Amino acid sequence: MDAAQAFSLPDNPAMTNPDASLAKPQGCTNLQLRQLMRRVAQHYDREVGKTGLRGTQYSLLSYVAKLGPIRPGDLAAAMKVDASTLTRNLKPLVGAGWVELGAGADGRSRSITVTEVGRAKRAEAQRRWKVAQEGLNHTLGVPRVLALHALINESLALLSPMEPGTDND
Amino acid sequence: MDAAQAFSLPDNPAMTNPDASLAKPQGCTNLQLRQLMRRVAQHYDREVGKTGLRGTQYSLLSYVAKLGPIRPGDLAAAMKVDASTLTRNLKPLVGAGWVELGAGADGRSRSITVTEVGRAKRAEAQRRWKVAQEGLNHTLGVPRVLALHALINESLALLSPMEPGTDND
DNA sequence: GATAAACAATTGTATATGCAAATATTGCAG
DNA sequence: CTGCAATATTTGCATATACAATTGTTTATC
Repeated sequence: MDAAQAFSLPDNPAMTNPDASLAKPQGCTNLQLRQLMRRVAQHYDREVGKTGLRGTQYSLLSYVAKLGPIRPGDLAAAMKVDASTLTRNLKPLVGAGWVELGAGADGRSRSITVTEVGRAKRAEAQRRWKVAQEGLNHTLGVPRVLALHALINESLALLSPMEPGTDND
Repeated sequence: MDAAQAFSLPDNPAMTNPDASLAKPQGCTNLQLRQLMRRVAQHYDREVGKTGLRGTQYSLLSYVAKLGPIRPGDLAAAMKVDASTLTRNLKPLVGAGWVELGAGADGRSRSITVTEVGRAKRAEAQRRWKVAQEGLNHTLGVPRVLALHALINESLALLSPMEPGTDND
């Protein structure tokens, strides 16, 4: 079976059309992904933002709560962000007293931990997050969200290494 | 790899698996979307970046080339970005001489147009973009990219209005 | 044990992003 | 015609993001 068929959502021309296997993707995946990301981010921010946390900050705080104490490099890898991005994204959380940066076993590293206040804040934000997620599930429909998650995770797995070593110059 | 297996996706859960229809999305759509967006952006930037354009700038330049002359507000709407974001994203392109901001018919508006140099640059970047897109198609597989595009566009359509008026307080 | 290589985090620089507020213009009501 | 509402863009502010270069630390080599 054509793999595309596996994603048959209610009304998706690309799926039911027998020529689908010959079709080539139209448009720019980068652009489309960005557009959706912005819309979705706004949706989450409207709800989670009521707690004083951005959607991205909620994600970060959750990761620290779940994985901490953890080293910056490992956390960055887990979240799939650049280490330098992590350094900066932590600042607002540290400033708010939700997260602490301590000394790591290895002198050149650090240890990131969530504070008690941070845990409480995270719990509060989690309730808002649930509302946002349910809202999205409702707006898009659960099957569509499930399909989206599956596709994203498969794509991430395939892009994981994404070795920059393929120099076409 | 078996395609059907690769897409661990319940396309129509109710049909095949009675329990699947009860499944709820795991994880945060916002986070997952962001992670994929970052990886994909890097992929495009590695190729398109060789021309001195970021992936986002290529998208913007293409929109101006296709839709211009156009008013900032209309372009922002077409690209689904905030008007203030557009204002700022235009600056580097204007600075590079690829885009020009002129006076609009209405005194309070403007007119955005691509320059000749801008068109040439866009053509150059388009060749790089194609390489990046083909690379992604290859890495993820065309069916997966098609499915992703379809899902994104459906989701965008459903989120379009995304009225902030739904205040749950 | 000194030095260079390897490793880990951060800083410099530049763009991307959106909300709220400010600014500039136009159109309308009186 | 004056002033206010509506419209369109830009600015102020804060975060998000990554690459390249820097700083600080550890380990390996001689």
